[in-house]
Amino acid sequence: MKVITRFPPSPTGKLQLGNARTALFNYLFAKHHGGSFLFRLEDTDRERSKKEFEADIVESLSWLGLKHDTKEVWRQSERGDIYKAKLKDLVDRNLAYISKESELPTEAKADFASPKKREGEKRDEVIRFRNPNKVITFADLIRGEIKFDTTELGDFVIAKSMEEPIYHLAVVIDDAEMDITHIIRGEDGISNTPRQILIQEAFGFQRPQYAHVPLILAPDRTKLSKRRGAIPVSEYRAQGFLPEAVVNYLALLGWNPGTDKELFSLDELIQSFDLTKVQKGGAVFGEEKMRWVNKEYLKREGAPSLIPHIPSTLSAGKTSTQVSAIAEMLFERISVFSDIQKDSESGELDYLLKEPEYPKELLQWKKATEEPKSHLEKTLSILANVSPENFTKSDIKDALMPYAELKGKGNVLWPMRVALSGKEQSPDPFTLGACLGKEVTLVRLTHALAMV
RNA sequence: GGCCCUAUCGUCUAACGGUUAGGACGGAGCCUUCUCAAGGCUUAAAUCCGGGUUCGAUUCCCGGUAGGGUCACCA
Repeated sequence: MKVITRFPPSPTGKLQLGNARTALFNYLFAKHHGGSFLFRLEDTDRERSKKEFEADIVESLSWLGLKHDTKEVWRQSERGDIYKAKLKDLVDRNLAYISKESELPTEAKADFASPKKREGEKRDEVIRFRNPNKVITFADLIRGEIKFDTTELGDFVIAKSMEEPIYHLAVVIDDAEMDITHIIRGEDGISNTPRQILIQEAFGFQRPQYAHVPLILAPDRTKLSKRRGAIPVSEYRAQGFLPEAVVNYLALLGWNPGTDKELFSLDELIQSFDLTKVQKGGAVFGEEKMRWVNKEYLKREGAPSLIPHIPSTLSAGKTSTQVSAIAEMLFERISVFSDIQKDSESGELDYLLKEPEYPKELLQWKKATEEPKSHLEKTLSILANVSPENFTKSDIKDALMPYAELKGKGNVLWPMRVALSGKEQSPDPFTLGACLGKEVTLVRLTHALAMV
């Protein structure tokens, strides 16, 4: 039997990490089994569904590389006739009925601990499912057997009117018509499962396999939600995270193949993905580790990949050789592209923009055996002979190293580094020289010399 | 509160009932080094509690406890 999974977001918000991971698991499972991964928009709530959210979801999904196999967009809002016919069928067979709400004794049953009811306006008439009141048992691929007594559900509502089905009805009909074989969704869907199974049985649909994946948690171990730290995928994209890294991190959050391997391409994930190795408990989302994963992927991209992300304030007036040097310098210091912006705004990189100010004592290396003056002079004269076109890290190093080794590296290199950066801690002087260019380097050395 | 789910280092996790309970992130330390970063090495850190079953439980069962999810005419 061909495996068919689906990702059915409701376009009432941007694509969040949790949903992205659910989509990923559906994708990986389907592809692992050579099946299809379908996409469906659950936009029956016209009030809250927005085109912009729809666009965000579609774009985020494709950015992550999760291509679906749906030929045309499957939109619940366009399937009203189908739901209506199905609903009528249920009513005709007396499996559902039109309920006059005004005649109903007010249900005094909804007063649980936190009575935060959020209901819209009540209608006089709704369609209710005639609950056979039985115990539903289903096999969850991750959790094993789960049992529910559906009696407590009562005759639950399945449509606001013959034209307006609600979630449970639409989902069951669509999943059946799309021939979905495996429903992989968040753990918060567990409690929806029994009533959906009841509806399936009323229609005589085949029951799909269920797999409820654990939730992604905020650091306080509650469900990650818009209100509590849920960050849309598009935000990570904007921050410059690489899609491979996000996918890799998300895949390993709640799942792992049982090996020590940490870095997986999408293809490798497809290869090794196994639903039965998905964790049962929720997983706290840790941005630190995702940053680490991203850094690993950044390394593969190489230093030049940073160039487009260097803000113009830093690159203004610099030659391409200098910009490359800056990219290389930043390369080993950042985990995510947006770190460049951060460092730049924090003043960390100010030495690239303007002549630094520093106390002259800083020019004196702590372990120095000699005064910096003569070394600055010699450094200046050596560098004056290096051609400005070849003022790269290695050229500078080649020119200066023999002298530095002769006099003690710290004696020579420390004063130069401070002259160029004005800081106690900075990249090495060769890198600094390459970033600043010959002219600026010589000017700063001259100024330092004037101080001592 | 009812129902449901879950429980290994701070975090993500590994361990067909037998391991010195392993790895990764983060932390600490050391090395490298003119400083920082990067890199290399080392290290601290966990089986929620109580009963069973068993020669032997992280692992199986039961009970607590704790956490989470869900209880809409939203999806």
